[in-house]
Amino acid sequence: MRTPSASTARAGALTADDWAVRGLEILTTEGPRAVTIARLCRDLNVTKGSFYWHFADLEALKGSIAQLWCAQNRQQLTELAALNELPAHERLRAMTAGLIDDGAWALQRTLREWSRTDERVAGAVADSDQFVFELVQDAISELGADPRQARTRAGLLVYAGIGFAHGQTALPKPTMEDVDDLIAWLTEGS
Amino acid sequence: MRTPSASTARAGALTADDWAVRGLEILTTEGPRAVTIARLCRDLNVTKGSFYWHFADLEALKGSIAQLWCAQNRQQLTELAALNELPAHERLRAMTAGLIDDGAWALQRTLREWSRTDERVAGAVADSDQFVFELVQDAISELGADPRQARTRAGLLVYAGIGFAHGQTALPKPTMEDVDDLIAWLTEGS
DNA sequence: ACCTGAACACCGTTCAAGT
DNA sequence: ACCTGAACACCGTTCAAGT
Repeated sequence: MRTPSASTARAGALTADDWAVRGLEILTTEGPRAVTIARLCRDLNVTKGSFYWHFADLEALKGSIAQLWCAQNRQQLTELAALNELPAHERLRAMTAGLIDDGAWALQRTLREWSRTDERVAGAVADSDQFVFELVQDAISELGADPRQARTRAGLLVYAGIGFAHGQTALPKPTMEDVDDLIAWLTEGS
Repeated sequence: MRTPSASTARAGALTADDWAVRGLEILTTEGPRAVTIARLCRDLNVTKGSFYWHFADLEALKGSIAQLWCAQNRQQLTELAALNELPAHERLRAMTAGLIDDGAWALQRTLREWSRTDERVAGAVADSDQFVFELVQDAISELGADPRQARTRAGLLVYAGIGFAHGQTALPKPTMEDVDDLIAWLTEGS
C-alpha cells in the first residue's frame, strides 16, 4: 500500500490511497467534522491543488475512505464468521456482545450519514450490512428455523443492531442477560 | 405563534421562534445542508447580525428546531396512542405500519445526527424515543408478557425501528405480512 | 429591544503555471 | 504526472453603530 501505483511516480509523490488512509485516521480519531481538505493538506504537507488532482471533490474522497473502511470491516467480520466451529448459538452471542460494548459505532454512524450524499459510500455500507445479515441468517437457520423465519428474524436482529448503534438514547441498554434471553427466544420454533 | 412574545416588541421584529419555524421548514423540504444562517437571513430579509441577537450560534438554532420537532412529533404519537380503544395487537400493527411507509425518517435521521453535537437536540430525541418505547412496552404487556419480557422485546422492536429508519440498505424491506408474523410471535408467551 | 454594515477567519473549488 | 500559488464564492462569527 505504501508503494505508488504507477512505476512512473516520483519519489515524494502522493497516491490517492495516501489521502484516503490519512482521512480514515482523522475520521476515526477526531470525528467527521475534522475531515476537511484543508486539514488533510496540512497533514500531508501539500496545497489544495494537489488534492484536486487526485479527487474530483470532497465527496470522492469520502467514497475512497468508505471503501477502505469497508475492506477493514469485512475482514474483521470474516474473522468473526470463522467462529464457524462454534455452535450457532454461541456465534450469535459473540456477535451481539461485540456490538454492545464495541466502540466502533461512531465510525459506522458517520459512514451511514455520508452514504446519503454519496453513492460510493452507500455501496460500501450496503455491502457491509448484507454481509452481517447473511451471517446472522445462517446462524438462525442452523438452529432450526424455517427459511422465512430465519429471514425476518435475522432482519429484526440486524436492524435492531443498527438502531442500537444510532440510538444511544434514553432507551434501556440491554444487559448480557437480556441478550441471552432474546437469543434463546429468537431461536425457538415458531 | 405569529404574535411576538413580548408586548414591547416592534412591528416587523422577529422572534427566536420565527427563526426556528423557518429552519424546520427548510430542514423538512430541502434537508440539513440547506439549513444555514445565510440562507435563513435571505428568507427572513434580515442580516446575519440579527440572527446573532437571537441565538448564540448555529448549534443553538438547531436546538430550537429540535424542540419544535419534538413537540410536533409528540402530538402525532399521542394521537396514535389514542388508539387505546383498539386491541393492543392492532396498536402495534398500526405503529409499525406507520414506520415502514412514512416519509418522516429523513427528519429523524438528521435530528439524531445533530444530537451528537448538541445537548438540546439530544434531549428532544431522547424524549421522543422514551415516549415510543413506553407505548410499545404497554402494548406488549397488555398482551400478557411478563414485565421483563415486555421490556426487552419492546426494546428490540424500537431499536429495530430506529435501525430501519437509518438503514435503507441492502437488507430486505419487511412486508406487511412479515410484520404480522413478527407481532404475533412477539406477543406469544415465552 | 432589535437590527445593519463591515470586517475577519476558514473552507471548497478552479485554473494557469511550474517541474 | 504531480503539485504550487493565487484567486473566488460562500459560510460562521464578532462588534461597533444605528433606531
